[in-house]
Amino acid sequence: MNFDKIYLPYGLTKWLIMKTEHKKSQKDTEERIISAAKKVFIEKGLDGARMQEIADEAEINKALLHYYFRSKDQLFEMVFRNEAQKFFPKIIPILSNTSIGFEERIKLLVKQYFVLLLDNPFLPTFIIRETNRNPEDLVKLFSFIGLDVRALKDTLKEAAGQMGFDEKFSIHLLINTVSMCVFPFAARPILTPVLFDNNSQEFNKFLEEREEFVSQFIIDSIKFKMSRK
Amino acid sequence: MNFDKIYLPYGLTKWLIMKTEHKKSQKDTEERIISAAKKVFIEKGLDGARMQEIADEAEINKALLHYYFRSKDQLFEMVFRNEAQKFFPKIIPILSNTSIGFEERIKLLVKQYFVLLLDNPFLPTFIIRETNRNPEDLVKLFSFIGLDVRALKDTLKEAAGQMGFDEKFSIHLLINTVSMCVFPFAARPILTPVLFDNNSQEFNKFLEEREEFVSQFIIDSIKFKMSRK
DNA sequence: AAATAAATTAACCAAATGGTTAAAATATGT
DNA sequence: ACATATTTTAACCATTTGGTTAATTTATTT
Repeated sequence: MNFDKIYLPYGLTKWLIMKTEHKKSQKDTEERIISAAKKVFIEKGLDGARMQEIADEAEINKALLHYYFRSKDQLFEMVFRNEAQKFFPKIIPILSNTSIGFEERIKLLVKQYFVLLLDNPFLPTFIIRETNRNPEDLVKLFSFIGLDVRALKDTLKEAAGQMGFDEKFSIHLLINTVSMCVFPFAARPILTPVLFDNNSQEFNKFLEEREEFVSQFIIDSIKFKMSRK
Repeated sequence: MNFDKIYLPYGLTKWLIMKTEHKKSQKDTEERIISAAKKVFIEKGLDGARMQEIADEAEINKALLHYYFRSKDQLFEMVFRNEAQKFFPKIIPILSNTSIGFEERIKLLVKQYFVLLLDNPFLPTFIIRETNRNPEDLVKLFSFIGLDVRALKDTLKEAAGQMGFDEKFSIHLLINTVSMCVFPFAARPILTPVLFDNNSQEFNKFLEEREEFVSQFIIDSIKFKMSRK
């Protein structure tokens, strides 16, 4: 297993390495690091992740991590901001879109979440874990990702007002919607064995068909509430 | 601040210490450790917790932790099992209680969850974080805490059958219920700044009055579904 | 009161871990 | 082709951390 080194002319060595080892051009090194860091941080969290594991995953030397991103915290910060940006969907344009009915807007909101989550099933756990680890810094994050808290509340209030809902109801309604979309992904390790015989594929199928169900459930509830008035 | 030591007779020393420092009788040392471990593990998770911090919190020497519980993993295991036991409520007796209507059973289920969660607001984050860290070992846990998966599914199916719901609907319904109860607690660090002006008290008030709202929301949805048939 | 057992601590230890450094390899500009 | 700048690596380093040990203190038994 331990061959003696054979020294080849410079050009040949380079050519051989490039062709046979698919040597990565150094530019995408940064991308490799980010993608490796993303994978490891999402799976293990900041506390559970190891710089060595990220380096291995990116197939580079550990020192390179510090060459591109000064520290573990900085590397994490970049990953976290990227993921957080994904996680806060464009609620405002949907809720304020008066050209479609309220019912349609809820369907769109739910669809938007399911498209995101089916593609990023571990995002909820990651966001919950890390926002709870460091709840203080979140305000900074919101301004970074351009989440306008004031505008969101105004939009929510107005959209609800059109339906004759008070503000409190509208907040509950939004939280209900997000809860039913997001929570099952975070609870996957519990739900799979308890309700799906530990069959991951069954659970995934369940999640895929869930979008329609959640929309309907919300709309039904609203309709009944309206009919009572 | 740094007084010279004054040597007193044994009995007096002991008496002084007992009376003035509220010296703990050694028996409750174990309880102190467990309660300290619980606090630190729930806040920081297994990966983020430090044995030294637990020792400090319990006001004892770190070696004592290993004297009572062999390792960090074993100490964690005991805390985790205790908390997990709390988290899986008695769903079966409620759902199978045919002496009350379906509506009442849902109200009871929601109430049970809110009583638990208002008293243990960080339980959801803890359970989500740790079950996702180690999803494999969960089957062992269920048998440990006496959660009978088969019985739960049967009960669920039967209760739903009485209402004319198919099994798939009943599973969605259960997950919806749990989602709306549990998720807001896990999402507290996000919801508080986004929807409650970073005012924790406002958010807590919101959670306290939410129980009623969630029950009503579910029941409304079911009623509308039934009326459609 | 002496002997024995149990609880508690201070001082250590080895492994893991984030981070650094100096040299080597590679690429780039002239 | 040569010099310069950039990228990559192997070998280290300091600190943290879970865990151990041997001695001390406290409680119990005789």
